[in-house]
Amino acid sequence: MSGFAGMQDLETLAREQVRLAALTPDAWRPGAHIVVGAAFVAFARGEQGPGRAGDHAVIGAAATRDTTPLNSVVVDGRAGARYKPGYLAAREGAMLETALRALMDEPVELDVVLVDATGRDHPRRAGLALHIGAVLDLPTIGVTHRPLLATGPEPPDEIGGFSELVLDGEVVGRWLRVRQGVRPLAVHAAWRTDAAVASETVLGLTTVARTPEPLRFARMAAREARAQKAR
DNA sequence: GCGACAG
DNA sequence: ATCTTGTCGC
Repeated sequence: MSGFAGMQDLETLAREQVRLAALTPDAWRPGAHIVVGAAFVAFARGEQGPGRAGDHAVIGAAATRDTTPLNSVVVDGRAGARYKPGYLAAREGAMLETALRALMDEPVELDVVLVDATGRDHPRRAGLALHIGAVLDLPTIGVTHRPLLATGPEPPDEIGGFSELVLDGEVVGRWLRVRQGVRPLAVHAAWRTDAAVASETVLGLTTVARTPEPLRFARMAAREARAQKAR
């Protein structure tokens, strides 16, 4: 049974988010080398806006040892709901869980998982990145183009330059510059991670692109499979 | 009441 | 999320 069973209902999800936000799991500390998992949901091309429940998607999940690719899987999925800010888990939660569990069936033990979503930067302090970590019982880090509710100043324009993303007085993430002259990433504290650990980990996983390698591989796998499917 | 608002 | 051409740079 899915950890996101029933979460397509917004009221049910909101209650679960409040419950998760109050939990205090042990902090995760990355070792010298880490095995990283990541997943990306690619919806069918052509559709724009919030979409609707049942939308078809291809989900790619990839694992890396530090920055080196280990393996990847692809699964098909259906959106649990239309997109609504604060309720991304209703739309993508179950799909991400399915893909990441498929990845975990492989003989690799994940240390941490990256997802395109916020964590504590959320109306109920439990965005999808935090939620998926609780469900999978794995530390998680969120990576997005912009914050959901948190705000912070422009980070210094140098590799590693960062500023704090603050929500209601709480540091929930960081604006992180992974490449000079390129707009920063919003990195989110999520399940068992704080802003500093999340930020430093993401910086260490970024090499040739703005997007950290595990997420880049997951996205590539998803889009490639989507293209195949369209033939 | 109106707009903002992860993907 | 997805839609989009050319263009600057290595």
